[in-house]
Amino acid sequence: MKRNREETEKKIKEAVGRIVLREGFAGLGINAVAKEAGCDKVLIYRYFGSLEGLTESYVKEKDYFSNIAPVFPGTGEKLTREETAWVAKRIFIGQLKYTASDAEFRELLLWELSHRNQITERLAKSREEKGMQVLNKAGISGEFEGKDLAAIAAIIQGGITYLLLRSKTSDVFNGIDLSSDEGLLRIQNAVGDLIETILS
Amino acid sequence: MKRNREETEKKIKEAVGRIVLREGFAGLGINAVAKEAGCDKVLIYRYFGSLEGLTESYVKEKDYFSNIAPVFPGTGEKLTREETAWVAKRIFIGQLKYTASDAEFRELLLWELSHRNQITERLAKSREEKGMQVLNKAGISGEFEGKDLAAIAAIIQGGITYLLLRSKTSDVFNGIDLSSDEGLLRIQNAVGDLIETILS
DNA sequence: CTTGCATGTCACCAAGTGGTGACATATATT
DNA sequence: AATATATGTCACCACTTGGTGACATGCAAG
Repeated sequence: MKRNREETEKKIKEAVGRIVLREGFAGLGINAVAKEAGCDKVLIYRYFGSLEGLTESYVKEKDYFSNIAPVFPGTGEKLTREETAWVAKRIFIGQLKYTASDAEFRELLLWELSHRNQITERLAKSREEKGMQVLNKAGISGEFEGKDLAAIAAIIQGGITYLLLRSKTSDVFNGIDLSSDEGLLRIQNAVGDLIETILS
Repeated sequence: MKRNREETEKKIKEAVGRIVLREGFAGLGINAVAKEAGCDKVLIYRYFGSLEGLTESYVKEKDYFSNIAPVFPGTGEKLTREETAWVAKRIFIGQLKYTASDAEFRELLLWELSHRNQITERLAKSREEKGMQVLNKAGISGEFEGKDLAAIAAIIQGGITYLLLRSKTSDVFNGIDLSSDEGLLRIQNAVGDLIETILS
């Protein structure tokens, strides 16, 4: 065999991606990864220390944190209601579209939902910080006409996430076909309507 | 040992409950259940056929379906907007409270979200039917002022479910402390406000 | 060329997994 | 009391798991 550490590390990380996509994070195991990568498992220990180290390396490389924060004109000034509504739509619908497009990311979210460890805690914390930052900047915080905007945003964001995760194991929810573009469009429009209605 | 099949079956099913509560459905295994129940694993095969059979028996006994459908005055007549809003609040908040109160049920939801098999599919189908029934009866279907009520309900229900599942592995979401009664109350109020705002 | 190290291969370990066959015995029926 | 069967115990199987030590060898520095 050729001897090339970099290449081998790459092969291993790609193997992780394939396994996550196929079986989720629950399918990750030393033996499984080694087999999938076509290398000896001892190399995983040597190069990544442990399975946890490998997982961390894989997650880091994907860099989901930056992906999740949508870009929008941050002038720092206080936004009007219309602007906030506009920005909020972009944020939530952007989140929906991105989550719908990236199956590996969905698996990561599912992992976060079911396992608590150093990695998932760090991820949750990081995403929480980024998310709060974005929402605050967009004016989605505090109260608006007596309504708890943060809590409402939490429900909408959670709803989006749940429905997209759910689409993997269940095709229809509440009569909505989550496996079709048409269904996702209904969700998307409903998100828009919710925001519009709340902020007016 | 005393010889009593009924009692043994009960012991086994209780063991399943304890394991689910402690490690989730992922922790279920023939050996684990036998150990927890303090009996030989061969009895599980004899009495339940397989682990799947045992799981099914356990899930059936819990009868989550009936729990999830809140009771409300079903006169069959078409409801006014005010009545629909009132009923919708009761449905969603009831779902929230029940889900928050039953950790085993939350584990079941998590299992449904991450594994697709005969049992989870049956569960999903059953709950879908019951859910649609309830929502239709409550008038949460079709359009209202151009808004897709089913899609909006899906987001709210999904949001409730997600946040409650999330509370297991993450304490705070969007600045809301999901592990405290105060946080749940914020969610609860936000659900009420959402419904009120949409249906008016 | 030779030495040294990084890279890769292999064999092995203890422990756990799902699963089965052989056996003992309590309990109820005749 | 003799018998039959349901109930429970035990030993074992092949396989997978995470993990380690011993060894071979390519490659680069001296």
